[in-house]
Amino acid sequence: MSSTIEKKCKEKGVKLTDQRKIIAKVMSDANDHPNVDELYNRVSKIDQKISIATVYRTVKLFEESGILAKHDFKGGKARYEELNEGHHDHLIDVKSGEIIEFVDNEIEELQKKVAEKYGYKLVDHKLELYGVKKKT
Amino acid sequence: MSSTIEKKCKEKGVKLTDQRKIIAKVMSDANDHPNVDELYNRVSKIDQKISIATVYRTVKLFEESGILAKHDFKGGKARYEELNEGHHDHLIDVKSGEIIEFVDNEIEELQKKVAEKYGYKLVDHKLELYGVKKKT
DNA sequence: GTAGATGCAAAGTATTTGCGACAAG
DNA sequence: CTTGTCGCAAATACTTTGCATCTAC
Repeated sequence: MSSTIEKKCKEKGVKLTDQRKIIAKVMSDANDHPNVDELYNRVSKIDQKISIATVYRTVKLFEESGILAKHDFKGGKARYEELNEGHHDHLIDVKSGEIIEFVDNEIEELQKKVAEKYGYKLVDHKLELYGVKKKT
Repeated sequence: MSSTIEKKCKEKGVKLTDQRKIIAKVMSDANDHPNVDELYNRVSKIDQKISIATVYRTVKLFEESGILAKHDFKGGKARYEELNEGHHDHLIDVKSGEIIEFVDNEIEELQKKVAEKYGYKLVDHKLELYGVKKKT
């Protein structure tokens, strides 16, 4: 059974090797935002021989192909997630590191307006909220 | 004449060495968002002997003291700017790398609301817009 | 005088790359 | 077949750190 990422590779003409299929599957199955180390760990459980260099090369390739999104949240390591039509931003729990995905169309609209105001066309954006859980 | 950052150091009880005074002045005078390399270059023109390690240590200290803000824009290297009362976000020209600062209170408010909605108190945020200049 | 700062070079991280062997289309 | 990919280890880029020396307060 081929993963959703695998399908996207075919659409985009990205050559599918065994290694890429495994990385594609692991990322398609992931519900979180793994960094390269974590991804390498998961991938290694399926195939011991895959090297970390290949993981780096593959996430970069997938990112350039618009299949994965790369995030540089605070903390150094880049994190990746599958890119779907439904765009979303992130709310990060500064205590636990938990990441919540959210969408707010009002904010999206305002961002476009701000860009317009300065004579720009918005091509990308990054919005991260950092918060602490409220006592209930 | 002491720089605005120098004043803040005194307020916050940060010890002022010659090196720190120079770094403070360069950052106070900067109208852009230099990365450590650029900062080191500017600082070196004033005092050849300052080491890059000191620059790294100082920006980190200033950041922890709430004097400088650190940004991880796309492109790898961390960039710094003086932190003033007036908070602002950034609109980045993806072609030229030019950075425009902006404030939009409506967006700020909505961010708080989003965090609330998920049971969080907003403690920090990051908003970066990436755009291309429109033809006029 | 003393705790903390500096310079230097060495050590860490995270990521990229050269190269010969190998595999997908 | 041929072009691109892989694994490995070495290289790179950015940042941090141990240690002996020095300096602000």
